[in-house]
Amino acid sequence: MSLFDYRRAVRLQEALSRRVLEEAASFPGLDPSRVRLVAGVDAAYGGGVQAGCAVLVDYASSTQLAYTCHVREPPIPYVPGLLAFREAPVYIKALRKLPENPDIILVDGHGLTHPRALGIATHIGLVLGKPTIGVAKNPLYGEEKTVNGRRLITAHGVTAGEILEPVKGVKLYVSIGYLIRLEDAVTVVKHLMKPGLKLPLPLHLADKYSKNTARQGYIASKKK
DNA sequence: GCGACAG
DNA sequence: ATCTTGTCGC
Repeated sequence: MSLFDYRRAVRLQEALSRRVLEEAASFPGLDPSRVRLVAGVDAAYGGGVQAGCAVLVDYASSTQLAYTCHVREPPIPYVPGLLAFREAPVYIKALRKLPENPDIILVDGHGLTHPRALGIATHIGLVLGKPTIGVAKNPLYGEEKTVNGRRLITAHGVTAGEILEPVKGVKLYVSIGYLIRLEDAVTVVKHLMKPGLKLPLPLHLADKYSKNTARQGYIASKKK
């Protein structure tokens, strides 16, 4: 990606974040009994290709209903802060192949806990106009503060994230993506976390499927 | 100038 | 994220 495109992408994020941060104060509360389908998206790489997968899970029973993958060449290299421009397109392609539309989407990465409040979870939420939650394995941006035993992350004047511990010694950074409140995002993620799994079920499965799919591409490109 | 930097 | 075998252990 050229320097010019980099600056253009950053300016786009800055422009969109103004709107998102205004809306954030009035993101709607969630009625857990109305949540039926949750999707998780993740990507893996191999043999020069990018494999993005989406997994559809029934929220109440935590059971897998379907999964889809889309394989393509990575559009741009990885640039910290601009992950969405590398991975959002393949996620959206995979999500459109699902047999049903999810009520909420879990994204592997950050949402508002991003330098310009426009992490990949927020980006995807804006594009699809749906509630999204960021779930990352590493911190990116924001100030951590412990309140009543909860490790909260403040970013851009918003309590935007919380650190969970799915497994002893492992941290998970949950953040507001779009159209959802932090309390609800945390409730949803906790509900989908299972004993022994480092990631909530939809992301655990998406990670597995994307790695398997990417490995096929790697093997294919290798045996020549 | 130096270090940091989701996946 | 990926490059990478076997090996230790429940």
